Amino acid sequence: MTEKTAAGKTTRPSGDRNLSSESLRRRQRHNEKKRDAILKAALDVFSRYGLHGASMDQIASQADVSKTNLFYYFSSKEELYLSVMQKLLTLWLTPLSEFSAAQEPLDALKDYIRQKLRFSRDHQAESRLFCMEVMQGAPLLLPQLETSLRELVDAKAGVIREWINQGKLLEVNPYHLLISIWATTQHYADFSVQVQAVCGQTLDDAAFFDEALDTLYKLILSGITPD
Amino acid sequence: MTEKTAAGKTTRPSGDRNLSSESLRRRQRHNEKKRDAILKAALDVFSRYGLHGASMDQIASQADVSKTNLFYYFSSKEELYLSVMQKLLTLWLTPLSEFSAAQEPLDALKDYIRQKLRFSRDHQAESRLFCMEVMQGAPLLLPQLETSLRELVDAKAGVIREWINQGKLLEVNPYHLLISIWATTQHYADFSVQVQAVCGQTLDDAAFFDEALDTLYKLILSGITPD
DNA sequence: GTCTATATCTGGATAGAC
DNA sequence: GTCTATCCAGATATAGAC
Repeated sequence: MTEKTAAGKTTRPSGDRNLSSESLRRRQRHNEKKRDAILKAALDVFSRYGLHGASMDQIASQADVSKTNLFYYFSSKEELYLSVMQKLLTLWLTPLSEFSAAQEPLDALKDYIRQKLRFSRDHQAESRLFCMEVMQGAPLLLPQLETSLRELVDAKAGVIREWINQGKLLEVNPYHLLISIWATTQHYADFSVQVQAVCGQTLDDAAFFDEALDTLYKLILSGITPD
Repeated sequence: MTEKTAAGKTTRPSGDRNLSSESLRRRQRHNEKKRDAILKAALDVFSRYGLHGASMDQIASQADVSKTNLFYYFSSKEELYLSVMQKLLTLWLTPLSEFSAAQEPLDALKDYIRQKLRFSRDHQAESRLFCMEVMQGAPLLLPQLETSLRELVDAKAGVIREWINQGKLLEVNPYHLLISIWATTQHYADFSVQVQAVCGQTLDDAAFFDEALDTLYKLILSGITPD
């Protein structure tokens, strides 16, 4: 028996009556810790095998809980997948929100590129899962891509357009510029196996990370920096 | 009853004795046509749902054959997937093979970028399938990525390095340059749903294709063109 | 909350008639 | 070559004891 809170988060009654608030809190902490462990394992497994390829068995064993117990915390595979994706989108949108017209354009773009490349290094699983979701037509995220993301991008494209009008950047299509930044930075996470096969290294090597970042600065910024 | 030829391609006897070569040929043509229809459907379904997510049922119905019949042509799901991937890799490697030290560096790079972007427009399913395979650790393709692809890339990186030494290109890491070209061009295929959500257009719009191409020329080439 | 046992369904694959 | 019927493994999900 489960209920949905206003926020849509699933909670369970767990016999709250007749318990000291002390042991109640302990119980909730334990509950939260397990949920997090499961979400972490789910992210990892989903990102490697996709929604269909992943099995609840696999996720359970990686989270170190029994399969039955897993179903106690998340009543279906879809609910689990949805929870994972929800956290993911928030994380994915954050860096873009931060860049603003107040900054110097070259600084803002450099910051953004560096942040996205760090994200690729530190959140490979998230990046791959996002890629899979989008490649499959974004059945879950499409509504949010068409609203939240689109609005955000329109706003940031406006900022870039303004910089161009002020002569602080050379003429360039803001949308394709942003797409190029996403593409190049995310590629190091999504295609890390190929990068590793070809270069023998990944972003985890600090030197390789710096090479990649320098190259991106050079390619992306030279074309739009006024003399 | 099936046998493997030297090339590893599965063939079937199909009662060759007592048939005129005329009707034998007709039979082979029919056979080939069906195989192709299946491969086409398989590419499409695999590219959208991945190896595990795709079902033989789905592929069969999309290829307009019964499931049993599908198993007559490809004796297992893996064999079918393998056949699809084999065709894919060849196709994927072709454009890179073509660029050579004989060309002018900027022409060579422009050609390559244009070809890759066209590939993204004309072969979305192939691009996505390749992406999925690599994201899942390239279980099938890894050996070839580590040999064929790596050798090819080393050779082309050598060409670029030479151009730099001759002063025809500014200093740049050839590997990261190639990776950036792959990333940006492939992104328009793999993330076309997101691109569509944000920009309302895809590479199928000729104007949008040209915008994308111009932006890529500007970004990638400005950083490495000598004054 | 956690476990054992089990219901139920999907999907890959095969047997055998035609 | 194509079909009907069927087998079987693996996966989601539930029941009920503790």
